[in-house]
Amino acid sequence: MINKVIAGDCLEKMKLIEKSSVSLIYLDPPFFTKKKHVLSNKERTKVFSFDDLWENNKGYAEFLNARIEVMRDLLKEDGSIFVHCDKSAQHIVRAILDNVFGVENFQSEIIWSYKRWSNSKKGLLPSHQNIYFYSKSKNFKFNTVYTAYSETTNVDQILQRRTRDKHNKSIYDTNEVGEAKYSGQKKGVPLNDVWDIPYLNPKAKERVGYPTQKPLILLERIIQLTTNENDLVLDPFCGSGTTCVAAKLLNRNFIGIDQSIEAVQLSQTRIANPVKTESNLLKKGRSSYVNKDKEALSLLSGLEYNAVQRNKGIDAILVNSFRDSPVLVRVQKPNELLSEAASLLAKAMESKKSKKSILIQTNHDEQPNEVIALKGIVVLKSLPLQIESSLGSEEYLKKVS
Amino acid sequence: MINKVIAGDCLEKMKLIEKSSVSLIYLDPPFFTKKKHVLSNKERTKVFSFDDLWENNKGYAEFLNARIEVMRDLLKEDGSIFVHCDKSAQHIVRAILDNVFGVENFQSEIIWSYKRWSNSKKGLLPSHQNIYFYSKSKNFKFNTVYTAYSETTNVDQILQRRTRDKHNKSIYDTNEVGEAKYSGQKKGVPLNDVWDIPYLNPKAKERVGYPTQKPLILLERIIQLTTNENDLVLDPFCGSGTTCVAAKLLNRNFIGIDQSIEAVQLSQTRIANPVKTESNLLKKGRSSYVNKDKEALSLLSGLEYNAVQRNKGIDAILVNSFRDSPVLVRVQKPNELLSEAASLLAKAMESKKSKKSILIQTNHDEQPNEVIALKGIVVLKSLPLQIESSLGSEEYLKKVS
DNA sequence: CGTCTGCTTGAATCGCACC
DNA sequence: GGGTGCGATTCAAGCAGAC
Repeated sequence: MINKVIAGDCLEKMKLIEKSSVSLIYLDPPFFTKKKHVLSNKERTKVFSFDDLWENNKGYAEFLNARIEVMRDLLKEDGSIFVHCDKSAQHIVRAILDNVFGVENFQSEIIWSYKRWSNSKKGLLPSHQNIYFYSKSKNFKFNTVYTAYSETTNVDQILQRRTRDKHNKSIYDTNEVGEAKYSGQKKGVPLNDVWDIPYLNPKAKERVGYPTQKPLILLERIIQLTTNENDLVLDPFCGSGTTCVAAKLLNRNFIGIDQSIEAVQLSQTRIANPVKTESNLLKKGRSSYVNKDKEALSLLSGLEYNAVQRNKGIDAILVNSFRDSPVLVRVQKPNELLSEAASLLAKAMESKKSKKSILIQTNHDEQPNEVIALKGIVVLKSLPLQIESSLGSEEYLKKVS
Repeated sequence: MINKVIAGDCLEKMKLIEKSSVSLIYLDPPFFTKKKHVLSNKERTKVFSFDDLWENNKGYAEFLNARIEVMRDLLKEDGSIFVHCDKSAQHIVRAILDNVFGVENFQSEIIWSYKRWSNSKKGLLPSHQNIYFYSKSKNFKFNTVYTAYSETTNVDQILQRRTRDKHNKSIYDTNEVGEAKYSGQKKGVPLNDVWDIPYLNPKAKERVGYPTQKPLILLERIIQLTTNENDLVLDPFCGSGTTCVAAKLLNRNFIGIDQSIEAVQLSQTRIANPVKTESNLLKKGRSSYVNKDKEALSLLSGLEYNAVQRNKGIDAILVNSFRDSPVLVRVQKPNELLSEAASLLAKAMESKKSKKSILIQTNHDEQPNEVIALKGIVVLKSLPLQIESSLGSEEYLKKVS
């Protein structure tokens, strides 16, 4: 029975599994979403009753409830269940899980959050999915995971305000509690319930073309949290078999079940030859892509622009265009000559067919020359530079710079 | 009735509000969660029925349903409702909202995500809350907000127009010569439904009936998304009045209702003097109140200055002085005439004995006059203004502004 | 008024070209 | 000829327009 993918209805097939033998069940059940959900009472004035909800979703709730009850029996006392949930069925799934496992065994609502392509939807762009985590008992197995200090570390430092003390010395502001902010190297923070995991990318090799395919790393995390090696993992709606692949890679035993023969075959192929995407984004982190310092971009404050990260010549592109060509912006970097900055920008202008671009000068060692202007580059002094010169350099410039 | 905070049960007090007059309702209802949730059927073998759920939560569901039905009537046709939801009551709230507003008017589940200090709890660290967003009709008011592109996005995607070739493959569009076609204005990525808003103030205990204080920026974002100026915002469980404060700061009308007299009084105090009370808030967590000033001050990026929070005339004082007198800085505010800004600054200069000050012009409707210069005020145009004029207003200024 | 098809879109990878 | 910068490609959500 172990380490297999079985075709059939899980209600039947689960009978073949020994009770109290499974450590973790993960499921992403099918959701038969009726697009047309017509309420009998158009006025909606009637007193609310759960019976309506029941009637409207009776078939589905019974379908799921019957199966989840069996799953509960299969779980060990220290076992856990993770239910991946469509947003249209959240309340039904929650109600069933509360019923079968008990409210007291609700552990977490996990938010899988990701960035994705946009569309023209009116309203907010959907970019998360919900996973409910229940345990069979209070004594569930749980391996606390510490997350690496993420981008937030940076953000917090940026958020931290600098101020001056009474001796006019620059110090970091502390809050009323006087908390020292991330001074040393911490081991990390305990994993929280919002997981930022990239969506399975269109170009990912991991992709097998199955509609609801989940990233391996999502399943790996779930498996690592609640099982040890050689424990048994069950996925009763296994689809393309991601759960089984993850279990195999982590030396757990697994059982997968799916109605569709094609899904079972696909799963078997994947298990035989697992492919895991070595995602650059995951390996290096989001911040590794950021090559523009916040300071440079903050000089553009008040402008409507799109920041550009993956380009040497440009820091931003203005939202408004000039004669149907893009207006590029570059901020002169510290220790960079104005002429160097201009030549990088000029190169970018050529390849991007830009007719007019802005170079923001942050250092007054050099004067812009005519060559720069001929290329269509407008040099503007940053406000601090302008302030310095307007105040007259002799008195004002006490600072070294 | 407008711009007031009223004490009492919202079911009663909402009767005083004109029907179809409210543009936005935000509520964080109290959740009377029974910790001891005893199921009649200990074995949990019985066939699942929604009636159990109903019976167990009957009182609460009726309480909330009755009030939400009234709220629906108060909303304009293009109005929206945002319900802040405790994780223990999600399914009840969703069911009620589906019932009253209809599944087809479900717009988003907003995840408010924040970082929290770790605790020793076994399991995942809870670090999000859920907000349900329903509209009254399909034609709800929505002001799309655009955010920055992902760090991994490359320039060409922002700049170039794309098309499909004969094999339906997505390619970059080129002209006859093979040059890339410029795609025109790109605004950025529409705001998504996972909002990372810091919440440094550790949530005290669990909910005990008194609503926890929300960050202003959370409410500001909700209000900006779904209302325009002078629209009416209602918070039927307003607690400490954050919704009302946010509405006031954004020039929206508001009505707040709360059972507790103390809450109403606290709200009134905060509304009467948002600046003062909000600056107390700052110690706990820098709320969005800083927003407005922060925006102005970021124009000074690269300068060493001290921000000035509570002064009508000045936004900052430069660290370096001019002839042993302080250099004051003021940024022209939106809807403020340059002459107004100058006279406020001049007044501040007098009291601070400043010989030289900087006025940053952000609006080009008015030209600085000699009187201003005589007072020792140097007027500098903000970078956006300088860019506009350098690009030549006739072509660049397609935007209205 | 449904149903179908096509278009636009952003993220994140792959792989080419350029030093 | 090895590293890398950045241009090219892929995919699916969701609307618009066709029929």
